[in-house]
Amino acid sequence: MSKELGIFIDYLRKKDLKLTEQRKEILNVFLKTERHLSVEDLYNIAKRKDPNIGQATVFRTLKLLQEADIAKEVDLGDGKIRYEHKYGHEHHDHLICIRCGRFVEAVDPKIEKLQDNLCKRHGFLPQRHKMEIFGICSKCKTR
Amino acid sequence: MSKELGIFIDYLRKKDLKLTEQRKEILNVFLKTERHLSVEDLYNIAKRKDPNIGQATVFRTLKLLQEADIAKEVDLGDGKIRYEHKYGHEHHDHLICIRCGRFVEAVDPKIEKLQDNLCKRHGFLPQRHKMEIFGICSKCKTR
DNA sequence: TTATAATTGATATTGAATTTCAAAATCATT
DNA sequence: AATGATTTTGAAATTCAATATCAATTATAA
Repeated sequence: MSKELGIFIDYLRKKDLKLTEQRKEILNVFLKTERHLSVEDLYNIAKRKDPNIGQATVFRTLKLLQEADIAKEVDLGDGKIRYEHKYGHEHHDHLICIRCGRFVEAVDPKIEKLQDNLCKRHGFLPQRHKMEIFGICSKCKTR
Repeated sequence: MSKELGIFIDYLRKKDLKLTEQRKEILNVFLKTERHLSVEDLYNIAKRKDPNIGQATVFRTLKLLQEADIAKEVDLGDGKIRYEHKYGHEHHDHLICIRCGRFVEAVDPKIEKLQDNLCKRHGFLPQRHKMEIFGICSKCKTR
């Protein structure tokens, strides 16, 4: 059993929710896929395993996974919300290629530190942040 | 005549587009309002001046103002696109209060520099970026 | 003034996110 | 294993902002 499944089960228990086959399958697909998937993406993969699975369930389960800190919503402003792995992954920012759409995850501790300073200067108590850099990735540059 | 109107007129000329009363009025409302307005917000204000103005025109004009570098789209992930002044405003990031919804604009040149470095390290050619910090603003903290 | 091309606004459409609801499944308790 | 209270499911409907359509109107250059 994956660590994530354990966390999910604990979360469901705590909230008096039930562990269903669909929820297990959706978590499986989510964990198996490294790409950042939208609800529809994940739905298309999951229904190959179980044709009766519904989009609504995928939608709802991804929300649950987010609440359980297993998944994280990523909104790149293209009109679709995607989900990335959160458990076992540190906070990171995104370098997003506007040519091929791929994106790299990156962190710079110095930037994080300066962001904290910036907040302090404004008397602002930060809770979470989002940094996205759009541009051309190394592969697309050389093409 | 505001500088922005001049820029808008030039832009329209260049694209063989026409300067209409509606476009002038929408630009006026946009410039007069410091708040970040959604299409609907701006529409509600503009129609007080001219009840015949349509949402579609506001929508289209804001796109034009964006193309003319007078306005800038801001997507805070709340499902509505807002517009902020771009002409005469430097690049800045946002500190967004999750209590009251207000947000402060802030820049830190050191962060900007480090972001460039980060891109270089990844062989990434940056074009634009977005940084948003969500948290509690100074006013809400003391309440 | 006229011809041409762009613009307008009401309305329709799109598409993702979210809700609804009756039927089905879970699970703690027998 | 059966029960029953409660949750879950999936198809379909709804919502809501963004965007497209189109006939009538308007701007502008000649």
